[in-house]
Amino acid sequence: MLELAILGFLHDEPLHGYELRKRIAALTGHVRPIADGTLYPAIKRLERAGLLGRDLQPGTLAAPRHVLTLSPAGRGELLRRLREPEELFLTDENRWFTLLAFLRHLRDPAEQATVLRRRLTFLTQPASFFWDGDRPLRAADFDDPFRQGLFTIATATSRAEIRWLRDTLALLESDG
Amino acid sequence: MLELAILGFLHDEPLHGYELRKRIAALTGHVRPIADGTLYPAIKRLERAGLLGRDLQPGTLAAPRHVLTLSPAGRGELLRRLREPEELFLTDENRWFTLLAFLRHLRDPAEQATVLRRRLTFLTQPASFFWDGDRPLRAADFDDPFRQGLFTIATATSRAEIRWLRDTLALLESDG
DNA sequence: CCAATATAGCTTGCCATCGATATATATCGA
DNA sequence: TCGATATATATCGATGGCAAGCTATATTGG
Repeated sequence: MLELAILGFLHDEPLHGYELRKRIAALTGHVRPIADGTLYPAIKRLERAGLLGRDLQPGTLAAPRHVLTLSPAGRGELLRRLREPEELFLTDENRWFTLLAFLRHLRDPAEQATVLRRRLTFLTQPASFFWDGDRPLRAADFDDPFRQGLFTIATATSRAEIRWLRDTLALLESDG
Repeated sequence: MLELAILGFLHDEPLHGYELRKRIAALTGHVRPIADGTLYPAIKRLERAGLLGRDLQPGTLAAPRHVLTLSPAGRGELLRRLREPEELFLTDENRWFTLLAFLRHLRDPAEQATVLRRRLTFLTQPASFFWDGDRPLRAADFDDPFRQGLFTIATATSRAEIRWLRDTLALLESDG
């Protein structure tokens, strides 16, 4: 998730670590903050893998900046991760939202549509929590108000997203 | 998250690991599967901390079962975690949903309401991603359809949950 | 009778993340 | 001038999660 965000932000423009830190905080930090001790090792990891380049810049404001650039291999890796996301990126909301934030980088509408279709398949497939064997559960089937809420919220959420997915898929198909 | 789920399920009744594994899978496995290599060490951890007891039962179907029981200390710890959840449990959906699934164990409506109010505060507080400095963003402010979607879905989701939170808070307050 | 599957539990090695801590520089207000 | 804050990067130890593999037994279907 973090690596995807790093690659995704750097696809737009080179950034130094501190700026990257702020952008990531603005994107997902509200929900799940990223510690410094997570970000910098992640940058090193991507750098060692040849996905990032680094240029030293004398500090304009404070300590010297390390400007990070996405290498061609990095761009390829980003597109690969967007095109063929692992299952977790389709089921876990945090990861899925991160992916969605950068899906525009995948220029081909057909490829974008393929990813959205996989998410749609996941969302329209029944969640085990909401089934009692073969019988679909309703909010009234839960005796406590909190599980009722869980159900109500999950249903509303998934309905809103399914609607958006269908609309957007129609749009992408009419484009391509 | 996993530890909360273990303690939460065992509050209802003693269970052996395999059954626990299935219940957790039914609750959150759809979105985020739990590996065996994660569950069993977590059980040991809680056991070592004195939160769980263990009784050997000759296998009724296969290998002998280790029936796990919530100790008084374990019950205390569960209630503490429900009553005073860490920030991450209020912001991260996965964790929040897990917490919600067991919030009924906190018997006092006033305490339950306090937790819901903290979530409401988080949800009604503006997310940095959706603000440009002081200006709130609208879906039309995003140029690509995927970030538009992100915004649309997040808004719909949060609206549905806020409505439920307000309704349920009213209910809890009228009860207590 | 044999293979597959379900039940049942556990370990090991690897890797990612977190919290704490360290180091420096520039700016701004008291 | 001193402390606070913002900018900027990095390391380290502990923890926790994951994939893979291991060991059993009982049932079911071919």
